[in-house]
Amino acid sequence: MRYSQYFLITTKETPAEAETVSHQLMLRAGMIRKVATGIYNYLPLGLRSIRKMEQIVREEMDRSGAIELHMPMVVPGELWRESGRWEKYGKELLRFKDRKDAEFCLGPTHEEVVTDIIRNLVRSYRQLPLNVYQIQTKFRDEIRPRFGLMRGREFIMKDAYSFDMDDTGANLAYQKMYDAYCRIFERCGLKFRAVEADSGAIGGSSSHEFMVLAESGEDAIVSCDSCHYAANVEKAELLFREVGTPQPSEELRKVATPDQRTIEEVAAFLNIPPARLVKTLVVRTDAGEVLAVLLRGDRELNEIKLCHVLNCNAVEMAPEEVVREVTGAPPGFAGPVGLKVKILADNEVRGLADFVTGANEEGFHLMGVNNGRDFSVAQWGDLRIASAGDPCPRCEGGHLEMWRGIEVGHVFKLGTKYSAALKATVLDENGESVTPIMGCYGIGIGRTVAAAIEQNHDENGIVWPMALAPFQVLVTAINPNQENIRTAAEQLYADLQAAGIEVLYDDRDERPGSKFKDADLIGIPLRITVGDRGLKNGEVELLERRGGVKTMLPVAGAASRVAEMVREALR
RNA sequence: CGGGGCGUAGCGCAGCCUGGUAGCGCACCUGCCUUGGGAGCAGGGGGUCGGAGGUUCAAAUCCUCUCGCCCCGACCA
Repeated sequence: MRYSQYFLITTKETPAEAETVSHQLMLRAGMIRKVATGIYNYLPLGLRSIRKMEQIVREEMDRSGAIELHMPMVVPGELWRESGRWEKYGKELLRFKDRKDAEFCLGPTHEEVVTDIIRNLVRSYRQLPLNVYQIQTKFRDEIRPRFGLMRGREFIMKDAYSFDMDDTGANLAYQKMYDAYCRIFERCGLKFRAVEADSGAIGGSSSHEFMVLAESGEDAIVSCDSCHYAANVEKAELLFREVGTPQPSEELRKVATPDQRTIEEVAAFLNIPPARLVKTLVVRTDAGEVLAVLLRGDRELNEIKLCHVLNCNAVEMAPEEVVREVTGAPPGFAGPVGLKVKILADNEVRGLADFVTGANEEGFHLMGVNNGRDFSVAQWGDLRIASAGDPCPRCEGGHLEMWRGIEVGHVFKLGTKYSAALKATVLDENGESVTPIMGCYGIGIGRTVAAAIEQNHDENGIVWPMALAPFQVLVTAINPNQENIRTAAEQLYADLQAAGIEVLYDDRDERPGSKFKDADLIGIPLRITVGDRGLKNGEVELLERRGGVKTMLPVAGAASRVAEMVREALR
């Protein structure tokens, strides 16, 4: 591609709308342009990287035995009613009506549609196992889209769905996808980890998330420093180690703590560490039940774990009037002693004695509080968020480290949630109806490309891994108006193309400085500079974007040498 | 949804407080010049100042409403 003929507009200044590096660089490099919140144009350069990603995914999915198809983006509401998700999915599901007033939605995921296909077309166990996938534009009306392609409302996703006759088959399908995902992200040149995850709104029994490690990641993950355990913090289990019931040594007493509401304030006021406090959170479930949760003062509630314990879909912090009603005090002074509602407590609280809690009275806290003597807990459980240094739940002696990551892929075992809801059945070898067991597997295409930039950039721009680079080689003619330079550059361009290399040829009548700045910004892995300096010795200069290594190559063998380097990088 | 901020040329911004014929840098166009890290000179085009209403002789500027965008929060008692 000749740069002068291409549609590539870069900017020197960083657009004000962008916060994260990948977003800024994708805008500046002319890869994307915003149309509306969370909705983007893919400009030619950006589309090339997107297509690269899609192709890698396609190849690895095909290799794993999955079969590509394509489902509609516009989905009848009726199918979503059948699964029950029309009511459950919430505002992320963009709904609308057609001219006949029939309900539709933009598909945020396609379990319903794919299950509909299977129940209509698959009759016999002989047709299974089956794993079908598509690469498609999805729409989720996110609460807060941000970071460019990282969290858009409209985005490109690869979604795959497996159908098996039994658990053994389903587990095998899951493992195949897990392996395929590892190959995909390895081919992209990304540093990533597969972590245990909560299966969330999609449902199902177990799942792994594929996390690209990056400081700017929206997710926190933990991993063990001595074994292979890794999990999303939402999921990370914590061991309960029986420490025996601690003996109270203090009397219960009330202390004035005027205007001291937060853990930090109370701890500072009483001059004790936050870990000596027990916080009492008044929560309300989506079913309307109000209860209290106790946690050590320096810990945080894991709402997902709490939901699992309570068997509900969501919990929220109770609004102030509810807190007042339940505790008799404004927020900031809640405590378990004398509380009217059911009390749940994190396992860790079992080992505490003589702690501090709110007094359920404005301006007062209690000291010397003890479980059993002063109040009783209805239910114990693992309710808190893991933190760095917690013991590993899987091995002896290991401790958890914390990372930040970007979720680029997710694999789920779904069980029969959708196949049962949509009454998909096939006949087994005995002629019995069996509900197939499903799995679903997603990869965020645009998000992976953005994550690759988060992980591969420097102060001058993007440093593409070869596999995702929009072009593999950039040929820069220092001065295309100069006969010998143009001739040599054109020849190199032709030779590289003939060798099957994706090459961008900067033939613009611009000053070298601008061309070099653009080159760094768009981050093509290999840059060949053709100018007088080298040509007088019959050479051109090769610059590797990553590492900045410069090598002089003889003009004659340059194309084949560079072509070989590209192939080497893709191996 | 709550809080904060911003909408002025394609991009980045000033002007607004204190109303008086809309500016700067980059980009773009023409010409000259220049060609190894975003050159220089000269000339030029481009804006219903997000939208609607109001106040005023006069509104980018003041008032009201509205739309859009960005950030934070929606997890702590």
